Amino acid sequence: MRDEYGLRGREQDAGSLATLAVDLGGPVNLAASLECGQAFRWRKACFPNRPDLVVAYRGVIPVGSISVPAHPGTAPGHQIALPSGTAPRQLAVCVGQAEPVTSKIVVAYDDDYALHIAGRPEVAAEQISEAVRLYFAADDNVAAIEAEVARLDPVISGAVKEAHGLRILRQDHWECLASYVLSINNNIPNISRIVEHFSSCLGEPVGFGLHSFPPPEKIACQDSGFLRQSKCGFRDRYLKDAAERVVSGEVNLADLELIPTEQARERLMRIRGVGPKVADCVLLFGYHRLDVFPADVWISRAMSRYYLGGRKVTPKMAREEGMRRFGPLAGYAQEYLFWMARGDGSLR
DNA sequence: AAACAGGTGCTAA
DNA sequence: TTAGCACCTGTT
Repeated sequence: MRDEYGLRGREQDAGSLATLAVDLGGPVNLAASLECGQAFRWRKACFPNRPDLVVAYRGVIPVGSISVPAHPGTAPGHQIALPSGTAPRQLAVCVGQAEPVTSKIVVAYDDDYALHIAGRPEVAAEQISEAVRLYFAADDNVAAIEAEVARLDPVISGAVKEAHGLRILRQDHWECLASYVLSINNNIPNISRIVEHFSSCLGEPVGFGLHSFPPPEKIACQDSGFLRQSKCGFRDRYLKDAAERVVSGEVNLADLELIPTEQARERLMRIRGVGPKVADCVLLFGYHRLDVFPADVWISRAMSRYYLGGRKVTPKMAREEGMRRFGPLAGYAQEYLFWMARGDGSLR
């Protein structure tokens, strides 16, 4: 039954599969990281020719498109070296691990598409390895973060244990922005369906039968008919507005890496459909600003229950309290709280 | 069948 | 500043 995952049949036969092991230098739990709701394009899969891997997912990651410079208040960044003239690309990968939590993950990709990005196989392997390390935030000391959050806060230490190895990803800026605009008053299956629809209709093939998420230019030029067919509902004009402002340069997504979080937040919120919650999600999941604390209704309820004595808590209050309590680890703390809130049926 | 889903923009105090 | 309300669409 592997065919349903697209790992056999035409796509796989067409290109040779390359596999590499990537060490993240600390615990990773793929299931927790990819199914906690921060990213919308990962699907459970069977890893090709590796029955020893207990879990695997396929999805699309940016390769060579993100550089991570230093911005005020964060650690010095690093940059991926690219052959000059190489455009940012996306590549489908299958990731797996031999136990639920490990520090090493196995990555498979289609050589043909990888060569299209890098030119030579060794370069491709090196770039993809770096891209995976960046996407899964190998630069986060997750063991230390978990210990510190648990120490700061016994209340959520249980969730820290349960979500052991959860990593906040570093998603593509534009895909992340578009995804969270689509998340407004929506549910995860629906969001995933729409993102998938845009990719398969307007994206380019990137291996495993998957397609890249279309760039803003491709979305900005769609007529209202297409947007209606994609079932965005009332979010269609928000998405269009986002695409247009990014294309026009009014909101320069690359530049947001360089400026302080508050300023980046203000710029993102110029876009119709980007309020505090969406902006914070983009900053956390797209720009890896770990000091932000996206507060939705679930988080607000959880904050009320666990910290504010059951009093009524608005998202604004929850956000301020979360950032105050957890400081530079607010993003991770928010994930653990969300984990608890989901598991706690009594939070309605 | 009515309510709800990881909010936001708009309007009115 | 903030409370109240409508909103596409798919599910339960």
